[in-house]
Amino acid sequence: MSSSPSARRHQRTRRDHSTETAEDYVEAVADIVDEQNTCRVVDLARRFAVSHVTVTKTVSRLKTAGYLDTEPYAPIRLTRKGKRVAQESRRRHKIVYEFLIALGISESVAEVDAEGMEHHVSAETLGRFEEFTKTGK
Amino acid sequence: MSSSPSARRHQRTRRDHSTETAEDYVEAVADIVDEQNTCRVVDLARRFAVSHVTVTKTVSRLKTAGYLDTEPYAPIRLTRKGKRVAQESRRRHKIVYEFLIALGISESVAEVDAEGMEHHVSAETLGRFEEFTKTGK
DNA sequence: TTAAAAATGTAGCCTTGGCTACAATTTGAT
DNA sequence: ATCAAATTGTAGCCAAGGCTACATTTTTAA
Repeated sequence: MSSSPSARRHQRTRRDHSTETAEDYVEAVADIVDEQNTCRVVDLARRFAVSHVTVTKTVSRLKTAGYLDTEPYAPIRLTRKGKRVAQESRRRHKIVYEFLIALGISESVAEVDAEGMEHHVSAETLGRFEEFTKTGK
Repeated sequence: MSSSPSARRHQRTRRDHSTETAEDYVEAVADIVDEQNTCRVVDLARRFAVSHVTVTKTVSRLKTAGYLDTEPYAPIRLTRKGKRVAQESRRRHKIVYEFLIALGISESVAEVDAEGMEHHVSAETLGRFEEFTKTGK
């Protein structure tokens, strides 16, 4: 089943979307643990501005998928896999953010745009972003 | 109900997602009409590599939302609103694509990345991308 | 220590965006 | 003109990611 280039592009975009939530969550858990030592459902609900129910459901899915560990009424911890993904995710986020800053984008806008862009930037582009940030060209 | 900066970021990301489909569809319809004069359900199904059923459902939603016009077994047309959004969407796509090319990214990768990024780039960043493409710095 | 507040869990609902299977319509070729 | 192929529609299923309402458990303060 060969598909057209445009079809393949869209397949990639859909694949990206399916991993976005996992990446956003493990990144947030890592951040929150750094900030305040433990991460709870409420913390994620605040961070993402969604209800605690949405967080609970997502967390349980990500637990099944092997990114997180939880027991009832206990804090959320990252598994090895979760830590690995969080690290990689933060790395990408940082590269995109710093690239935008190097380009001259304001900090607040760079934060928002990096959030949206980080899941859609290929390795090639990411490498180029890094180089630009370092060398200014 | 004030929310934290990070919550606001994520709210924006969710808002982006909800308009992505509309933008992708109207852009595709515009492209296909340009290429072959009429756009049908099958054409979109091929383009997005999804079943015709998925397309039919989405088209009907976008009709309700005022982007498209359709009658049973007839081609899909853009409304005024649809044309406006398509034009704006293509403009953003082009700016992002050409920026990536100007950065030195390969054409095939630039195509994929532009597809993913175009919905997540603010006006400020878009303007900066344009400038960079034009002036090379 | 015990009652209120905070956090978490559960049930059940909605929309979006996927799908298969099957029915109906339109188009094209003989 | 008719039959096959292509296209479109419809029914019904699924998962993800939202929600409210209510139940349960933990934490905190009086």
